[in-house]
Amino acid sequence: MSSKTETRLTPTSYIVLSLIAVSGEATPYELKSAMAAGIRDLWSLQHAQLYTEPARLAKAGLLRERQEEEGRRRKHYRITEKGRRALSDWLKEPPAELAELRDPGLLKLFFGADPKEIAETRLTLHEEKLAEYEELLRQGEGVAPVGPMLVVQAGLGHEREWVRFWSSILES
Amino acid sequence: MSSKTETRLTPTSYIVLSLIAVSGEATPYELKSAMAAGIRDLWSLQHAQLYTEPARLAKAGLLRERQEEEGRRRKHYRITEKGRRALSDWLKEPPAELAELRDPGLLKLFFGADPKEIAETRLTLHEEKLAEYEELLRQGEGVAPVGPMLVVQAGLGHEREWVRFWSSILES
DNA sequence: GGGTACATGTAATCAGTTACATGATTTA
DNA sequence: TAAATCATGTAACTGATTACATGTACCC
Repeated sequence: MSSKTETRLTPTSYIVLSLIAVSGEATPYELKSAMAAGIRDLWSLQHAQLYTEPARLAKAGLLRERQEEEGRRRKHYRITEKGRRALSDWLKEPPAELAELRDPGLLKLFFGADPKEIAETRLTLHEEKLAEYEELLRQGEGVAPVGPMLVVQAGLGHEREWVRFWSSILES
Repeated sequence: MSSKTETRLTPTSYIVLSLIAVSGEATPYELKSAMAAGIRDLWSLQHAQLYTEPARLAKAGLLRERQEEEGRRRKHYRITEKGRRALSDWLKEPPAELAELRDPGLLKLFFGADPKEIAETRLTLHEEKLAEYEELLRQGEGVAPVGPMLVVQAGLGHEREWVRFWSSILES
C-alpha cells in the first residue's frame, strides 16, 4: 500500500518517536529537555541526534515536520498515524536480546587491572548514582507514570548490586 | 618524540590490544575464538572489527603486522612496545563513567509496554543467562585468571538481580 | 554594554554494522 | 563427491560522535 519503509528503526528512533508521541508536538530542543533524569541513565542520546533522527523519521513518514515561518524558523514535529502504528508494534513485541554489561570498569578488571584500585572509584560512582535513584524514587512516588517508575526501581536494584560487588572486592 | 598518535583508542581498541598481548601473536580469526564466553557477555565485537581494528592499530604503531608469504597470506599481529605502554596506561586509570543500562526490555517498559508481558520473556532469557554464568563459574574455578572470574561473578550478581526484578513484576 | 549561559542548528568524520564473497575442511 | 560448516577477508553503508557556528536572552 504505502511505499515501503526502508528506514531501519533503531532504539534511538523509538525513543524519539515516543518522546514526540507523549509531547504531542516538540522541537529538537524540547526533546533535549524531555531526555530527563530517568531515561538518561537508561539510554542517553547525543543532542545532535535529536536533530538528525526526527528529520530521518519525517522522511520516512513517521513524523510530520512543520517549520516556523519567521524568527528562528524552528522545526516542530508531531507523530503521524504511521508513526503511531510503528511505535505500538514495537511496544508490543518483547525484545529477544539481552543487554551486554559494557561496563568500562569491569572491562579493565577482565584484562588484569588491579581490582581494588578499580573498585575504589567505582564504588564512589555507584553510591552517587544509587542516591540519585533514591531521590528519583521519592520524587516520582505517586506522580510519575508506571513505566518510568519501574525503570527507576530496576536501576536502583542494579546500583545496589554494583555497590555490593565492588564492596566485596574491597573487603576481600 | 614519536609522531603523535592521532588515532583515538576506543574500548574496542583495548580489547583487541589485550587479546593480542595475551596471545603473543594472533590472526583476526584467532581473535574471534579468543572472544570466548566470558567476554562476549561483557563486550562483544563484530567479526569484521577483528579485521579492521588490528589494521588501524598497526597503522598507529601499536601492533606489528606480518603477512604470510604464501598460501592464505593471513595477517598475524603482535603488540609493540608502544602498544604495551598504551595498554598498561589504560589499565591503570580507573574509568570515570558508568555504563548505561541500555536494556531493550526496560526501554519498552519505560515507554509504556505492558510490564507482565515483557517480564515473562525477559525472565526466561535471564534465567538462561544465569545458568550460563553458573556453568562458567564452575568451569573456571581454580583455573581461570582472577579478572575474568570476577567478571563472571559480577555477571552472576546482575543476572540474579534481573531475575529478582522481573519476577517481582510478575508477582505484583 | 559586555560577558555568560542557554538555545539551535549543520557539517565532517569515523566507528561499527551489514552485506557480499570465496577458499578450505570435514562429514554424510 | 556433494553439502555443510568453518575460515578469511573486503566493501559499502549509515548511525553516532565530534566539532564548528551563530543567535538570543539574561544579569552584573
